[in-house]
Amino acid sequence: MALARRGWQAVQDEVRRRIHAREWRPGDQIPNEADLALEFGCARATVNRALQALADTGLLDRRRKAGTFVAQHPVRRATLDIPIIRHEIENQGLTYDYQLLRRNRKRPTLNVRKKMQIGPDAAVLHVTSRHLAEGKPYVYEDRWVNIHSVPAILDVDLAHQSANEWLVTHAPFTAGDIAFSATTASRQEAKLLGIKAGDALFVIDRITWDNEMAITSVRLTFATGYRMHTTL
Amino acid sequence: MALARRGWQAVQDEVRRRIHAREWRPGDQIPNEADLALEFGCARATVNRALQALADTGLLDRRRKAGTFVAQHPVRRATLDIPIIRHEIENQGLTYDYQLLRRNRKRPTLNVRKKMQIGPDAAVLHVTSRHLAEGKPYVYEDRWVNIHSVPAILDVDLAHQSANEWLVTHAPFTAGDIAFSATTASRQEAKLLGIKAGDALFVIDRITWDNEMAITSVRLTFATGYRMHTTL
DNA sequence: CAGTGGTCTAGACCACAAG
DNA sequence: TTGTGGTCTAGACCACTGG
Repeated sequence: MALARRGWQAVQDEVRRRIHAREWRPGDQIPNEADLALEFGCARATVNRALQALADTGLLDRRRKAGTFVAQHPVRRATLDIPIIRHEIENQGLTYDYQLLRRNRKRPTLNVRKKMQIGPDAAVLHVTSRHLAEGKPYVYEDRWVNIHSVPAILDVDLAHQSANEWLVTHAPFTAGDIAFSATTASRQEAKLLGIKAGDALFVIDRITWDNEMAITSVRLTFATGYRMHTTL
Repeated sequence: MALARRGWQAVQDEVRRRIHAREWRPGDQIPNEADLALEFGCARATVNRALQALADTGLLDRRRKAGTFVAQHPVRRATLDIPIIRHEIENQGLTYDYQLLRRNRKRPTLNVRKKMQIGPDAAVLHVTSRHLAEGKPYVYEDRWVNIHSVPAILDVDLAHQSANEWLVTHAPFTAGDIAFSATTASRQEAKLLGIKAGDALFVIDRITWDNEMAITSVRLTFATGYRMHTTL
């Protein structure tokens, strides 16, 4: 049997093959690392690397003392790259434009306070903008920035640099929540995105955190037809 | 300095801290593994493990010979678990029901042939069904199965077991494409999902492959209000 | 060419949890 | 208690690629 790859990836391929061929079925316990290392003629660390990679993708389930099992319901775990919108547009070979619509220091709404877990008197910046591809509205952005966590945002010229791009390089986050949903365009949204009211919109809500402090909460509303794609 | 965690995770934490504190800025090259190992008083393999984990999340950019750099635009890379619908519903404490609507061997449409890369005479099974939560329509499923890649599907009682659950345990895939989008409900979809025509729908299109052969292509249409959530 | 990350090894000890 | 995975080590060689 000629192995396509070398090292731990060869072990990974062989384990995958056995699962795929149903030699090891969902729920089955597979041999322990030491035995596999012996069988494959490599160090246990090499087997460990391979099995850990497979566990990361959800194909295996590993528990100390209990052993390693083929996952009962191989969870489809996808890694999703959330691109910078400018890059996403430019990578399609389209021209990118950015328009700042509004920039206001204001009191957070109740909803925003709840999501960002801040008080009614917290200093926040509300920024709305549009990103355009080939001159056509691509996404509408509605963002709240916690000034307390990134005071320098006040000195940024948001007319010429999107808040996202500045934040990404100046306010690294430690955690984030992201949600995807669908909605229909209100009259206002339709106008902003150059579509008809009632058209379907793809929405991304994202909040990023610096430890326990919210940095920013943003809603991205994509024009009709947007598809987010990835592989498994 | 007391480290919160031990081993490679402590190294990871410290590197993250330096990036976060802007001691190392986006685009900067950081010391090589050997130097960091010396500084942290651990083996190079330990540093390697930590930096590799950070590179996996997109925070670092590593190139042989060139070195390790803080990513210019820390790509937000999210891992997304695509659950079995039954589990997703039951995990919310709701009762789950499944209804097979139609099950036909038929010729694939042009669109399906293109997506699955099969010929006009390929044997395919077309299955439509509904998943219900607490008796209410939750998602409408429109699926095509390539009989050539999983002939045993013909013997499965799809009235009592969803095609997805059977496939997941009997037809492991080697690759998959998945896309998310938004649309508005047609009259038919509205009827099937118990909502009004024109309401917003969240759509997942998924194709899974066994090497170069398509196993199944499915469109999941979620009732209004569905949110897909994850963390960064 | 040579510096860097990528990986392997053999052995060791640790942490966890099942029995 | 004890088997299992989780991790660390020190050293070695390899693979890639920038200079």
